[in-house]
Amino acid sequence: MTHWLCVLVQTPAHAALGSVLSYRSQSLLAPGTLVRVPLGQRETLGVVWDAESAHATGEVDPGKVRAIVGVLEGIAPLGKSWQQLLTFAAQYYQRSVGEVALAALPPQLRELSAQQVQRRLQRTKAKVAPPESAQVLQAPAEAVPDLSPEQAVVVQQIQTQAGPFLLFGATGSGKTEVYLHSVQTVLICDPQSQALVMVPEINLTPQLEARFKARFAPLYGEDAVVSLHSGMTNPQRLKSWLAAHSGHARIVLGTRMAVFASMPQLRLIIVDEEHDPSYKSSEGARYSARDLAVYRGRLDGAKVVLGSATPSLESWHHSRPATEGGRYLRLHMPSRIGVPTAPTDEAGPTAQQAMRATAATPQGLPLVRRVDMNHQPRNAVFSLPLLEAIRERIARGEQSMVFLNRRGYAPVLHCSDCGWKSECPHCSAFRVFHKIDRTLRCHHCGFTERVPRACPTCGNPDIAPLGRGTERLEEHLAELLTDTRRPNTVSEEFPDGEPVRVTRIDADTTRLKGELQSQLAAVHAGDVDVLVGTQMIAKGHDFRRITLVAAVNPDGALFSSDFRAPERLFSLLMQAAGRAGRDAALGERSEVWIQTFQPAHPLYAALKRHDYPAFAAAQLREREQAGLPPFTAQALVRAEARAQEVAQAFLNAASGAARGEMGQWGGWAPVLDQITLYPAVPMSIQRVANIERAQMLIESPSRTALQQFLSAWQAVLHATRQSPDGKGLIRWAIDVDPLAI
DNA sequence: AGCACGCCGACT
DNA sequence: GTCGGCGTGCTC
Repeated sequence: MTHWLCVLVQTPAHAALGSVLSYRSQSLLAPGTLVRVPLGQRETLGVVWDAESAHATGEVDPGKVRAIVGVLEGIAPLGKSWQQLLTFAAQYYQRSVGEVALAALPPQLRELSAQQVQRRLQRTKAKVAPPESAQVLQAPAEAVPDLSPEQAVVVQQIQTQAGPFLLFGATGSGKTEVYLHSVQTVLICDPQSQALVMVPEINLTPQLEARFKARFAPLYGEDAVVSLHSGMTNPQRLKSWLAAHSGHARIVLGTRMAVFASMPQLRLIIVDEEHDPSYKSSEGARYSARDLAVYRGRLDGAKVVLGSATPSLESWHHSRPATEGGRYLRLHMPSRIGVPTAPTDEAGPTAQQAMRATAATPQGLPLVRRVDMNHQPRNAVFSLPLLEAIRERIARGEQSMVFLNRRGYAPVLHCSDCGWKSECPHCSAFRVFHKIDRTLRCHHCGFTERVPRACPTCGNPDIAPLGRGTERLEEHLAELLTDTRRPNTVSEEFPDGEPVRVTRIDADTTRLKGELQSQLAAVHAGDVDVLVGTQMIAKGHDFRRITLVAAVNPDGALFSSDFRAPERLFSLLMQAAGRAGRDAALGERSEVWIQTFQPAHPLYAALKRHDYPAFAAAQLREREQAGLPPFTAQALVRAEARAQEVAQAFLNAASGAARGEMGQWGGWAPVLDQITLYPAVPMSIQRVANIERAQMLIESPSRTALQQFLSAWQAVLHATRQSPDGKGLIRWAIDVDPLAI
């Protein structure tokens, strides 16, 4: 007998075609079943979503409905909760379910025919079967360290309470050990259960994987821990995905995409460095993997732990006491591991003490020093005291880390005669001077040219770099340290001691795969005295011998128009501070140096005290007064066209229709009353690759009202696109809960 | 998004 | 004479 099915396929959000299509099938297939379906001239992957629904029987011309090609045998249908997660994500982030669901599946599943998938499954099954017997419970290879009293309290809280949890733990307080213990507890309780552990960046997965494998491979087999991130090859990703979907993999480690991994027995989700902006996707469906993790936890009945030393203000706000409306349980670990805790009358901290959010005297945390650049020679890049401090480290055989948030040699080239600047011809941005290959590169569209010998407009040969990036900083620092010598290394070549070794790590020096790992290894091995780099070096990596961290010029974020800039700066500096003196023995004399023209700024004052709660409280007060998130809900519509006016006209027309047309719809007045539509404005970088970009902010005190409005407004946007106001528009997209405005 | 069809410039 | 540029239009 013939059945009618609703099947999800991948169609872009703005295509006229919906993403739920009707097909015929000889057998009745369960929702979640993966199928191959014909679509126009091609064959594509589909997910059965529903059987015999209104869509399958109504409105569509029955003559057009085609039969499915086949079922992907051997792959169990995707579970109910996975379907719910994707339905929610699509609805919340204003995309079609098909787009979100198909994008959440491994790419190779989309490309491979039913037979090819079949063969792939046979092969992995053959490989997986033998080690089954080898799955003997051995003693863990890695000795499981004893938990500190703080860690023990937190682990116990996670075990006994429902969550979601916000684990607020200082860098070096041993959050990873808490994760390992919590995962272990979950895996032991139920032989089927699975855990998902997310990190913000691909760079951080290798060390995490090593740590989890060392702990769990001896217990559950080598295949029990799999990774899922975009740095993997497609076959690897398919393999990991299948392992998670089949339940064979007990632990999945990954980046934001892993939040969509099919894990039928998911019982625990950990989001490490939950404040990190990388959890928010910035293309396609702009989802927040952190927020979806919390939602998913509720769907699957899995516990959720968000961890950070500097939580996002959203999460911090959610973790206020339940009596004030908080929804997360805040767990606090203020002390560094291996640092003797302050003497207490009690044997150890009580639950109340561990959960207390007020900052205690920082135990073993580095000293933060502010250098007032107003009292330094004008245009000095390195203040004299900072340079002296770096020299001291070198003399002691310790390492220093200097970071600057800007790649390249100089952010712009400038002709002092005619005022020419190295603008990108395709973008409204300057091209960055990279001295190493003598190029001008646009960091937005990638347009690269050789540096001109003379000013392209007036011929003046004297064009000069303006400002500085990591490349120039490295060069400058090497010059300043030419006369400094490393101690105890008198060699024949250098009778007075070896020269100082300055190295740079940023996106330019780590372009090639494996390059970052080898450069980090060189730092660990002690082959580097001073490390210069971008944010990349501030994140996650354990540098044991670094005892000085310096931010050369962090002031920019204090006066940024982006209201989240201070939050990002604080977390970056705290993380950077966390790099210093991770080795407890060196912790005492570790220092963080901040060169600033605003030494009295409250942000730096809070940083000096390592006092995130005070900083967060001040920021939240400001946000509340200004009516900003998390006290209001925001969404952004972005439009692209060849001309700025076209993009803006489209947005303003859709906005006008919301006020006019939608106002006539019955019952919509109360929703519209809660919505503020701002006028369309050019985006901060107005033109990229010759495409003009505009955006419009939408605000509401109510998340629900915003959701309702956006869902209904989609139709208006589609209609506007078809109308004369949409002529010339290239594309538009909605970004719910945008990170930058 | 793919992938067709469709109508105009330089090449084996 | 064909190969191929990317401009519209459709896909259950």
